[in-house]
Formats: sequence, structure tokens, C-alpha cells
Amino acid sequence: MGTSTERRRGYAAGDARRERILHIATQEFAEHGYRGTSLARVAERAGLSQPGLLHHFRTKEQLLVAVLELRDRRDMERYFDGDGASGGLDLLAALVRVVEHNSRTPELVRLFVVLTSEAVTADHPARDWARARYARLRTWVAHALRRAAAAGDLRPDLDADATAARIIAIMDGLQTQWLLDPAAIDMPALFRAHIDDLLASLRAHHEA
Amino acid sequence: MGTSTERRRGYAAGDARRERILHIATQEFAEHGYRGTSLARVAERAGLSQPGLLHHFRTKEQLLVAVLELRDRRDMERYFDGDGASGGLDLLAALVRVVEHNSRTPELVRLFVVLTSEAVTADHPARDWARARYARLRTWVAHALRRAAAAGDLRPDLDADATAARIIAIMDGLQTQWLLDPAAIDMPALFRAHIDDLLASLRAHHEA
DNA sequence: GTCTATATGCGGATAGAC
DNA sequence: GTCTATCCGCATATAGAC
Repeated sequence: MGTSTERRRGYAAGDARRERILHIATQEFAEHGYRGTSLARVAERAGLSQPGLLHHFRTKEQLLVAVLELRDRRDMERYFDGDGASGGLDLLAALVRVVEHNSRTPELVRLFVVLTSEAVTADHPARDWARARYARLRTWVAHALRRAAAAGDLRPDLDADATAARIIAIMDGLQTQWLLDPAAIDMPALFRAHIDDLLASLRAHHEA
Repeated sequence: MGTSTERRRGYAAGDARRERILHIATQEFAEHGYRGTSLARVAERAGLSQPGLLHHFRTKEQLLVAVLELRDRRDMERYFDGDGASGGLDLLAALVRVVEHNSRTPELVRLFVVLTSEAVTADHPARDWARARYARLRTWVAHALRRAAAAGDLRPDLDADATAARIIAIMDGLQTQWLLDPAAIDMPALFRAHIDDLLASLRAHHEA
């Protein structure tokens, strides 16, 4: 699936130069945000001149878009191909694993936190991306919750949309606190506790 | 309390020019972030030249600090002087009111969301402010939860620190989703639902 | 595809007159 | 306390040679 996307754009999947630029740009956007990132610095780290960089990505905005697309694609591979379209209750366990993985890759977490919040400012190029990403996430989680309810694993009267929004909210909120003060926040444990509480209150009471 | 701070700095509480600058700077920082805000634009909107602005705040960073201090002070007045040091369970009701108020003042919410997340980037002037603010918020909420437990309103075995971090996380996470897509997110309702669930699972079972 | 050179603009901050 | 004028640096982007 990633491959077809790349073919459509007319460059080989294994374009090392391009991948290297994207890798470095990802780090720079994470460290300094979109506005704080300088193309000259990305270029220098990638071992080419700034106009050389603009040969591959015609504007800074296009570079950002390419970074976001790459990350979305990688995440899809990781969480969809891996678990399949993980159904029902398995999703919650998968989310716990996502958070555990995130706690070992702070730079990727920073990328999302920084760009998502920058996106709420006026005329930001990542605005549509952020909005669409949240809508997609909410739909995805809500869908899994409904399937779990239909399968009899969760109470049939649960509010799937509200629960999904809350789960995503707590993931995001914990990330910010954790990035600012990692020693004070045990992100995976706190998220796991939330999921446990959720299950305790939403689990269908077969035996009760 | 605000007054004494102002006196210490040697300007009258009612310095209209200064207050006007801070008001406009608050809007600009909220709309464009720290990096995206231009002193020239703040100055223009405030009706003076850019060097004129720098007479009142010697650097952009000092302007930011002044904005953050003013907001913290206003919030303190609002939520401490108002409810007193709202004790125990009342705090949760107070937080619901805070979220309801926030949903009517998106620009102030945006200020916090944007600056807090920008603060996780390298060498950002609001870093210490953001870290200290979260530490203070967590301590404050955890303290209230412990008092509620001591008063017999909540289970004595609750993890106050973890619960506090989670409450703050969900407030923040909902804010981001709401700012990006207000029509899709009923922020006060979602937060209230979370508090209700929390109470349901943490309430001491006197009658049970 | 990559470079050097450069256009062009905006940013924050300073000097010094009024 | 506010202004005009200006410094200086950095930003993105382009032109055109190789």
C-alpha cells in the first residue's frame, strides 16, 4: 500500500536520499515545530545545500506534508497490518501496547504533540491533517468498541463515540505531561489504569 | 495579591497602555504561537510602533512571560478566591465548571494548548512555566482528592496522584480535539461524563 | 540533481532625536 | 515614553551554471 502511493508520485520506493531527508526533517519538526524548523539546517544535516533540498520538496509545506504522510503510513503498517483490523476488545490491549511503544520513542510522540497543537493556530498547513487524523482515530476506536458491545464483551448501552473521544484525549493529555516531565509521569501505567477502570465499568456482566 | 506583584515591578495597577498590550499579545500568542507572533503586529494593533512596544517589554520573551503571569494570576483569582480553596469533592464540581467556562472562551484555551505544546520543543522560553504549571495543577488536584478520601467521600485506597494526572490529561486532550473540531466534540459533556464515571468507581460505599 | 549566488522579505533589537 | 531610522541576521524561494 505504501508502495503504490510512492509509485503514483513517480519516485522509487528505495530513494535513499529522499528517505534520509524525511528522517531528518521528522526530527527537526519534532524538536522545533514547523515554524521553528529551518530548511537550511535540515539540508545541512542531510548533507546537501538548501536549494538542493528544495529540489526534492519544492516548499517547506510540501516537506511537512511528506513527513506527515510517511508517519501515517508507518503507523498504519505497524498497527493495522500487525494486529489485522484488531477487533473489539483486542483494540484496548493494542492501544496499551501503542502507549508502551510510544514511551520508548519520545521523539515521535513530540512530533505529533507539537504539530497537532501548532495546527490549532491560524492558517497552519497541518490543520486539515490534524482534524482528519482525529476524526479517523475516533471512528476507528468507536467502531471497535461497538463491535465489542455487539459481541457481548461490553455493555450494549455504552456510548461508543464519547468513550472513544475520551480514550484518545487521555492518550494525548498524558503525552504532553510526560514530555514535559518524564520522571513525574509513568505514562504507560497511567494509561493502563485508565483502560482497566474503563473495562471494569463497561464490561458486560455475564456472571453478575 | 495581584496588586502586590504589580507594585514590586514599579508600575501602577491601572497602566492602561500596558494592559492593552498584554491583552492584544494574549490574542496574538493564542492565534499564532510564540514563534509565529510578530512584535510589529502586536504593536500595530496596540496603536504604537514596534520600538515603542519594546519600551514596555524589553524583549519578546519578557512579553511572553508577562502574558503568562497575567493569565495565571487571573485564573488564581477566578478559581481560588471564588471557591475558596475548594475542598474535597467540591473540587470535581469546580473543575466541571472550569471546563464549561473554557468552552465559552476558546481563545484562552488556545493560548494554553498552543504554548504548552510549543514548550516541549527545544529551548522554548515557556518550558519552565509549563512544567511548573502542571506540577502545581497535579499537586492541587491530588491534594483535594486526598482530603475527599480522608473525609470519607472517596475510597481511602484511591491513588490520588494517578487520578489527578488522569483528570488533567483528559481536560487537555479534550481541548485539543475540541479546538480542531468544535462541532464534533461536546467538551463539557465529555468531561462531565468522565467525572461521573470517576465518582461512580471511587465513591466510598457507605450504604453498600 | 546539485551547486553558487542572489532576490526579497521579515524578524527582533538598538541608537539617538524629540 | 514614543518616535524614525537602521542594523543585522535568518528565513524561504528562485535563477542559472555545471
